[in-house]
Amino acid sequence: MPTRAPGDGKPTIGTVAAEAGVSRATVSRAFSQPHRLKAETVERVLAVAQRLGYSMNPMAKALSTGRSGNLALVVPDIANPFFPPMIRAIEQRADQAGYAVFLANTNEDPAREDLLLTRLAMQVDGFVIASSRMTENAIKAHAERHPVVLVNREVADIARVLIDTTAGVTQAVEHLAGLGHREIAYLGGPHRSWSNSQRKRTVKRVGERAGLTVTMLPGRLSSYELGRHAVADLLATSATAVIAFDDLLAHGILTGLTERGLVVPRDFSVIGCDDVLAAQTYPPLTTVSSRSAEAGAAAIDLLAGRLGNDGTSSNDRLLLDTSLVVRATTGPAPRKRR
Amino acid sequence: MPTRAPGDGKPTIGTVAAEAGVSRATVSRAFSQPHRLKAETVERVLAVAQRLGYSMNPMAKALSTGRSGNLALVVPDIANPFFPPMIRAIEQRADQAGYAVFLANTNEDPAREDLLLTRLAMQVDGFVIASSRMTENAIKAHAERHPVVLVNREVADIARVLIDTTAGVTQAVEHLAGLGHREIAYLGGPHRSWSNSQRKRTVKRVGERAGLTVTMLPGRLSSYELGRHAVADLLATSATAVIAFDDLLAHGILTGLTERGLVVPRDFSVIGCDDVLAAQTYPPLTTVSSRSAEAGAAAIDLLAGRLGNDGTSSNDRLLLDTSLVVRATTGPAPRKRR
DNA sequence: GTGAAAGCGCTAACAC
DNA sequence: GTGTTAGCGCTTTCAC
Repeated sequence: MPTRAPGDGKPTIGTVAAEAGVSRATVSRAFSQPHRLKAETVERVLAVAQRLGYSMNPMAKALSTGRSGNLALVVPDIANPFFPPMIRAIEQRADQAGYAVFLANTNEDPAREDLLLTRLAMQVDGFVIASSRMTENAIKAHAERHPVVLVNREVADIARVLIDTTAGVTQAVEHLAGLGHREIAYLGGPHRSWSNSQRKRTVKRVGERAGLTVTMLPGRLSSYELGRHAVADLLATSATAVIAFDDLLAHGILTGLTERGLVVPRDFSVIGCDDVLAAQTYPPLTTVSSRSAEAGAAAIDLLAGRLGNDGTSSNDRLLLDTSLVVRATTGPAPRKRR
Repeated sequence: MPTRAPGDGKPTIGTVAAEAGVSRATVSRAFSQPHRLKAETVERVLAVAQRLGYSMNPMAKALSTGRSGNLALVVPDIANPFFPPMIRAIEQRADQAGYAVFLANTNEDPAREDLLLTRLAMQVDGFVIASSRMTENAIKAHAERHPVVLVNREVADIARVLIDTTAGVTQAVEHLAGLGHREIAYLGGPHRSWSNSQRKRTVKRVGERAGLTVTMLPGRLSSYELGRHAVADLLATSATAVIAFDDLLAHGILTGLTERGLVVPRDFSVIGCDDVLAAQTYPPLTTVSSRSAEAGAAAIDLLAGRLGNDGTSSNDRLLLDTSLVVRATTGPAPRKRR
């Protein structure tokens, strides 16, 4: 006698077969390929199954077919408000497509990300990796062995959906230039973040093109407190406006500025990114729109599509556009700061 | 030839057995019960496994043992900032205990919650259900068939961890009374929320004991916008202070008040609940502390404990205490409002 | 201490 | 159309 948990009275495919007077294969087919059976048979089997309260064991099916019907979603920090809307969209879309989703939070740690990926690999049909912090090689290694769709990470030959903030950030810089600011700063986000590189690059390029002096302030992560403390460095420059990697940092900057008696936007202009705080800051934050929920849904569509086509390695690349949302934290450059 | 996905070169227990010159049973034991094998054998098998890059197929193991090594976490709204810290703690603790976790988001819909629960049932060893919106009977029905730990929901005979806001809310009401407020309001949260019932009850009881007039404002959900719009109703009362179901609502109220030209806390006092916004509002919000991460970790401990003890139905009930965190949105009652 | 064998619940050739 | 059969990868009696 092998295994089996104690007190396990769940009906199996065999129970249904016996009760319906057919073979187990027929029961199986009644569910997976009803068109290959006499309509009457399907009906009878389904009725019996229903009556017995039968439901299929996904693990047995997975073992047999090699497909689990599960996906894994990997994010660096679920507590960052950028991710929850994306996670919700992903979970919902996956659910519609018949997949259940494992959630893996890496705490911004590439090693942990790698570990979780390999640990989940055998249990899922594919991965959505959002804002991966791993090296390109590590990502490639995984993508070779399993279907992967990246979000906000650019790696050649791997399917990805990218929230392209180039347009939004360009507008942000030009908005500032238009307001008369001559020197601006960019407060960076997570080091390994593709989004951060893109934004940084754009600020620099567009800023210089507009004849602005632009200072790059390094930032290791995204957090309110980090933004608040970065104000010291910020005021050490002679910038009169700042663009932050994201809204969390921008929000912190707002607070830090206020704490030092500066009034936004009279004395200083601030722009965020991702629009996750809506108008919930004070004053309401000027920011670059994001489309994280859409990005999540799109990622699932890509992944599900690939899994449907039997995993033929696709090189899909989907760009989601952004734009500047002007609220109340940007204004004309002050004559003289402070 | 049965199933199997194409191009599947993964080593199995059989591959390792052959290579190591032992039986498959021995390989299995080398992993699960090494003490029953000669140390040398274990060593050899493990070495071979390592060399071949073997890793166990969790699905096959699950099918055989009846335990999947997976848990499901069910939350009503992942985008509500109350949950992410809890989710992170749960995922991390589960990971430590050797479990992977499915995430299910119910969108505050009891029917969807029920559906997701049954759909995931066969794939997991147990559930953590946070802030369930289902009826007590529905919860009981699930708990009868699978190990369940509830968070912030009180159902007799089902293991649960409760963030007990009684103390914190009591302090909140007394704080307001001490500041001279004679009439206060409570803005409610989700209908089926246990937390909401508890807070509402406490405000009422303590308020009346302190001789205050307390008005109950109904609220269907938790959201910034809802709080903002609730200000109309709020000002229709003659209250000079409000306690909101949670910080999100309180934050919205702050904005709504400001929009009408009222100054907090000079003209009106506001208290939130859960402390999820830290000092990120303006002015910094007085609120009741929460301990959602702790609650999550505790839930996993309870669940893992039960699963270890072979699922003996426990009736654990863990209470987490709270207290008032006074910041800057509460002040002396105004002589006359406005 | 280790192997042989049966079985977990399901699917997919292959027959008829 | 439907049944037979042989596994998917692993665990666990039961012998030796």
